[in-house]
Amino acid sequence: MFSKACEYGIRSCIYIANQSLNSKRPSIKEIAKEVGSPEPFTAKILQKLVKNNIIESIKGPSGGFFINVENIHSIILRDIVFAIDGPGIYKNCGLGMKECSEVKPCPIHNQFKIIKNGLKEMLDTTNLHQLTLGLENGMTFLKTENCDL
Amino acid sequence: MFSKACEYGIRSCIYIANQSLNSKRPSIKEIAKEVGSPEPFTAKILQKLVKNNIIESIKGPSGGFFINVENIHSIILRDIVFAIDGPGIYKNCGLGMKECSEVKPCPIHNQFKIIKNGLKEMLDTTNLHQLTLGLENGMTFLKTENCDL
DNA sequence: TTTATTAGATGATATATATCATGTTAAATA
DNA sequence: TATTTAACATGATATATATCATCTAATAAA
Repeated sequence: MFSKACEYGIRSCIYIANQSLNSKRPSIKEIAKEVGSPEPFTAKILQKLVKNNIIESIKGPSGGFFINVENIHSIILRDIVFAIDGPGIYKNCGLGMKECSEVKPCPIHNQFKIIKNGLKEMLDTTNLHQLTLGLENGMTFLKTENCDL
Repeated sequence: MFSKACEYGIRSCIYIANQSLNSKRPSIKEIAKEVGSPEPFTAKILQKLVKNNIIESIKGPSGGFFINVENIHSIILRDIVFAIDGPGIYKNCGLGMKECSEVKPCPIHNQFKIIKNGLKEMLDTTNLHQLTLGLENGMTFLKTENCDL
């Protein structure tokens, strides 16, 4: 569903939000480690998020990435998905037709519309703060593989 | 969501089912034209569907592809999706974690589960015959682009 | 001012998917 | 039997995404 970049991007934002709530500014290296993503690719993704005003960055010895607390409450999943993958996920035809519409629908148009509406609902109503809660109390995780074994 | 191969595959099956109901056996060339897909790639996809017993084929001058009428009523979208893309769509984590589960859930696990259940519902309950109905009465389409302009 | 650290930028490489090309095999027909 | 048509098989190429590599710019601290 989401591109790999988008998956890493969402997980990174959740981690950064959680660290920001504890007044910390994690580095690319740290974020990549916690998320389980390749560092150079994570850097690229984070830069895109900065460009799109989802997260903020500071260069230098005490630099890193952070999100203001107000933003943690207002940034929703849709913001992140649109920044990385664009708006296609809300518009694209389930069977890959270039111009599927209500006027010229594909055979699964109406059923797929229900799926898309459910997805839209989730992306439009889930903010970063909600996503940090589970992380904070150890009920949710950003990576499960343990390469340290 | 679905791979390009899977999108073409579903559309091809709907077209073949529709033609089979009219006792016709369309060729690769015809199917690719009606679906708007590249012929060699469509051939490859169709062969995979034959291997997985979704459709049947006949070689030779009056050959082509077809689906028995009983099968048109019993083949569901899930069969086609599993044949081409595998079962991942039902299992994979929304945020790309390799081993997301109820025990170690990702931050969107429960919300995404609702989306996945909706998708599963659609794929498990939609058979090919239903999908031919709209096509037959001109209410649904398999391609919308017209390259003949 | 220099050094160290960090993000930023950009091009290169790897990998997976999509698409193309060519030859082989099977089947019907004359 | 030869010819034609169609599916089948397999390798090659193109494209998009994922990942890597290297250098530059910004910033804090000594």
